[in-house]
Amino acid sequence: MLFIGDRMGVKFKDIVTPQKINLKDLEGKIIAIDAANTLYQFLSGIRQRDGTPLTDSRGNITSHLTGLLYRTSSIVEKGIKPIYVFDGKPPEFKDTTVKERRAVRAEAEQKWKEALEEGDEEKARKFASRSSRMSPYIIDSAKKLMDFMGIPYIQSFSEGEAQATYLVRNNEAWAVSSQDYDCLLFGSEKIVRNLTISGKLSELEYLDLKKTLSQLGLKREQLVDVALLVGTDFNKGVKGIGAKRAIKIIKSNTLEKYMKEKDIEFEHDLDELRNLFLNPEINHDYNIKWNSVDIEGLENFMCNEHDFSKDRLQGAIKKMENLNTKQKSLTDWFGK
DNA sequence: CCTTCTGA
DNA sequence: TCAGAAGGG
Repeated sequence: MLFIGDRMGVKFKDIVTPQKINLKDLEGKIIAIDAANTLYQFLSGIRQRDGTPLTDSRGNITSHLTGLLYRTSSIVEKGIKPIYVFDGKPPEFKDTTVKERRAVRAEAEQKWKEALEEGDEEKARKFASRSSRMSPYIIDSAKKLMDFMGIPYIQSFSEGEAQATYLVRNNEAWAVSSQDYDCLLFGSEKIVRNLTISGKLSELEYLDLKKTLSQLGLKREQLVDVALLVGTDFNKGVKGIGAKRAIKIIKSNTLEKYMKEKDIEFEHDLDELRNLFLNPEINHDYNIKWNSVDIEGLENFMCNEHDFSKDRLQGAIKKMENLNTKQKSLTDWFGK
């Protein structure tokens, strides 16, 4: 089973200098969205005050559907064309991290229950959010929703961010949207963070790979080595070394030499680790097409199966129609 | 998280 | 009219 909380991404916050942008700057642009990242945000964030996620009357979690429906329709209304990119299988050797984080989740679940018994809602919500987990149901229902909404999605072979990056490098998307900085390692020229509608707390950010590399004075291959020292989803990194120290090391030495000098060993072969970022497995069998909303199917899925309100759904559908008509008139004008 | 309601 | 609270499923 795949758990999305298992990816936290490389800790590059201290060394990147993102640029504040507006939603308007993304108008007309195709954005490849890291689905796992997005789903995790919704699962952990869309909860009641005691931490309980939203569910339908049969007990299925619906937090992710709520988030996906409203955010997707809103960004479409703003003229942004989303493509969701889902994770494939994590590499075998990611297993240790998976096990560790499973333990963290179990503990969070326990503390959530305790907080509920104590009547501490704030604490309950905090630990509930930390206990969020992915399941085949979450992924499948998210994909179903995208089908009904007419939004394209791609199934990756490996990391979603690697596949999303491929779309950018292949000029099929303008940028990757993810909260993680890993797409820098995969080589996405453009990265968008905090792609939300009511993003007041965390403002929309733009990160340019070329600019970032030249600011840091590194090549991408070196940035990957920096990441391996700091720690990634695939290796622990070296204790006591953060991004800034790692950059100094990589600028004055090769990673091989440094590791030999300091007698450092990674859990896995160095080149194998590097290749996860520099040569990820890409799925080439996909097609990207925005379809009109299947209103009947969407209503049945969301309202009948998952208890969403018809009125609210209509609102979301209307936002989607907005772009469809704009798109149509454009193709009508130029396309013939 | 996003939308809707609320009351100054 | 609008910021902040409440509700959503």
